[in-house]
Amino acid sequence: MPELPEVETVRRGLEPWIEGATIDKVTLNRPDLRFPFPKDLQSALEGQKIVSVGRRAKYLLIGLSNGKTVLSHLGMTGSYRFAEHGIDKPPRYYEVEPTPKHDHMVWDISHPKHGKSHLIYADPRRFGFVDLYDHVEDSPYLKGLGPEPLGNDFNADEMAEKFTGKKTPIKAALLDQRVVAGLGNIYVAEALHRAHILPTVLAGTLVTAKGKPKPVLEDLAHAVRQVLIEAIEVGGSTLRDFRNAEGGSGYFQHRFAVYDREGEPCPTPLCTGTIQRIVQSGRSTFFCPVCQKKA
DNA sequence: ATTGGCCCCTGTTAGC
DNA sequence: TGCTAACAGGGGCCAA
Repeated sequence: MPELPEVETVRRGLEPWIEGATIDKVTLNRPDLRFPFPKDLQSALEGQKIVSVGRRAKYLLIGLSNGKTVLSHLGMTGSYRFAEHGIDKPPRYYEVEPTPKHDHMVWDISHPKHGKSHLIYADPRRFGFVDLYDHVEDSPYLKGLGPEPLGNDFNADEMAEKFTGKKTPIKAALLDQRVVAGLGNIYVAEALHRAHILPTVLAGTLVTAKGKPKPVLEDLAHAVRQVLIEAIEVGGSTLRDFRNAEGGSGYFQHRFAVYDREGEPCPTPLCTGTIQRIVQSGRSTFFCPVCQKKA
C-alpha cells in the first residue's frame, strides 16, 4: 500500500522519536512476515543505538551504531506505532491491546530525551518484511532500483532511455521500480492524469525516433514529482488501514483526481469526462478517457 | 530479455 | 441480516 509519500511520512514520524534511542530488546511474535526474520536480528539489534532513519523508494532504512542497517518494507498493510506508555508525547494509534493479533515485531527502546517506549510493527496481510545488512547498498532489494523521483537523476531524458522500444503500457512501466522507484498504483494513476496521458499507451510511443523524450514525457516527469511533493506535504494518503507513524491519517486521498473515483466527473477544468476504471496487469487503473489522450 | 499472470495473506465491502 | 465473492496500496517468481 504505502507508496513513497506514505513511507516518507512514516520515516518523518519515526525519526524524532527513535533516532538516538537504544534498542534494549527485540521481540518477534512469529518467525516470519513475507520472509523469515533474519536469524541474527535480535542479537544484531539489541544494545545498539539508532543513528539514522532513512528511506529509499518504499524501503525504510534504519541505521545502527554497529554499522548495520535494518531494511523494512511495509508491504500493503504494514505500520509502525508506539505503545502508549513510556514516550512523553505518545502518538496514539488504535487502542493498544496487550497482544494485538497483528503485532509481529516489537522493539523496546530507550531514548535520552523521550524515555522508554515500545516501537511496534503490525502487518495484517504480512506482505511486508524486515532484513538486515552490513552494507545495505548491496541489498538485492535496492540493487536494480531506478532513481528517486524527487532526486536529480529522475527526468524525461532518463525515462526516454528506459522507454525506448518498450511495448508495455505506460501504466505498467511506471509501476516498474527499475524505471523510477517509489510509485505505486495510486500515484501512477494521479500522475498520468495530470500529464493527460492515457494509461494504455505503450511506453515506447512517448519517445521520438531519435530516442529523445516527446514533450509529454517532460509533463509526466513534472507531474510525478509534483504529485509526490503534494502528497508528502499533507502526510500521504489514508485508505482503510493506513495511519502515519504518529497515529494520524493522511489527507491526500481527498485530493485524488481519479484514483477510486470511477463514475465521478473528471476534475480537469472544462473537461466533460467521467472517470473510468479498467484492469491492467490484474490491477485497477483509473483515468479520464476525455482529457487523457496524449502520446 | 521482456512481459503477463499468479500468488503470498487477511480484512473489508459490494452484491445477492 | 447473512453469506460469498471480489478486491485491496506490493512485488517475487515462473512460464511463455
